[in-house]
Amino acid sequence: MLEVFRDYINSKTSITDAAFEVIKSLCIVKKLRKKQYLLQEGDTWKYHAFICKGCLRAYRIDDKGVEHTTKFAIENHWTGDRAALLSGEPASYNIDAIEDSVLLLITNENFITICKEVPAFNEMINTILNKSFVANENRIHAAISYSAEENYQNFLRNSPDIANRVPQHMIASYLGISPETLSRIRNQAAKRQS
Amino acid sequence: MLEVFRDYINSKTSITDAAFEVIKSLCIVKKLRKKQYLLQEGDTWKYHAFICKGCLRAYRIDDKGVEHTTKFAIENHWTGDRAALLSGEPASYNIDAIEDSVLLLITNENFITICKEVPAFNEMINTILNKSFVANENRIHAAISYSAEENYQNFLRNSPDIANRVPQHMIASYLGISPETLSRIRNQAAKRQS
DNA sequence: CGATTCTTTGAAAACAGTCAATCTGTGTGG
DNA sequence: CCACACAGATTGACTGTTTTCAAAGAATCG
Repeated sequence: MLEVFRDYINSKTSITDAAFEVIKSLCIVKKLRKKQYLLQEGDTWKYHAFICKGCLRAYRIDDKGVEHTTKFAIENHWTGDRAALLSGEPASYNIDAIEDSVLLLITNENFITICKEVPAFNEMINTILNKSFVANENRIHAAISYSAEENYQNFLRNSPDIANRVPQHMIASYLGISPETLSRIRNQAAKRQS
Repeated sequence: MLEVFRDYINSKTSITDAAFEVIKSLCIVKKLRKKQYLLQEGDTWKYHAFICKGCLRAYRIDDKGVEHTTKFAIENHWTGDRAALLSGEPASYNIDAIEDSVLLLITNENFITICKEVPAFNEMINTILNKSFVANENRIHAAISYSAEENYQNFLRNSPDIANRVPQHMIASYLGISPETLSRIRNQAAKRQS
């Protein structure tokens, strides 16, 4: 599975074989079966996790026991609990596998080492962080500005790769609406279509 | 106003006087009167903006002409349109002053220069970026998980310094609800109190 | 003071949530 | 391989919340 990571890096920047060997030596391969946890609320979390294969979701559970999905992640994306990683505090997110998945884990320490030793990697990570930052700003804007239906349509348009492999009630949770409401939105949209 | 920036930096890290002189020489002081724009949708945006004094808001305008506030910023915070800065594309945000304000602008080029020449500054900025990232994740979580009232109470609790100096209809816009709804929420909360 | 902007209030309509029942598809164990 | 169990999706009836529009009251600023 390491070649997926290599391809990913190559698509963003260029590093030497030697540099990749260093990176490779610090990667932990982690396989997850569907429904297995990568991280549970309360655990400590020390990794950067790159997804070679599969699909995961991150969510939090409120007082009433309801799950709120904050993030989906598929091949060639990163996941984890950044707040917990930076602060050292127990995680507030749960992350589990929606499909059988293969990840690469890199401890934060090793990650920092790589960034120091491989400037191109560091740059790449910086660019990713900035882009994710902007993506989050857009998501905030969407959440406060658009109707449930608009948000759903935008999600379908912008993330068809995710929308197609994730159960509907998780999409509802990601959009901040109830599964019933999402079902009705779809129903009405289909009616209008015909 | 540069001493505000110096104090800010000192509170986060430590840099030499010489380093600060370099930084200082690259800062543009910008004063804004209340209601004046720092940035309008469609403009190009090339700066990192640090607020020495005052209060600004960033917002976008939808098809119906409604403003959606995505961010407030006061003394010792940064503002700008990161997406436009990184991509070079025209800005999609408007940023204007809610109070008479004084900012320091640093062009992205100069900013990068500073980061290279003053490692402590670079580290500081990195930490800020990471913390803002986490703050944005929390805001996303709040938006999809909590009721309008809960979000309002949390906003009051977490940002009293902002809540006290910003008109109510902008808070409503920041929370993604109508001004009337916010007024009613406040009203009901007050009733419960007595 | 007058003008503008901001907030509040009311009533109706649109929207979303809840609860419970039914329907559908999938997969697993017998 | 079938039947059954289970998770997920849909539907209906009802309740509660939020928006919209319009109008009236405060507050603020020049």
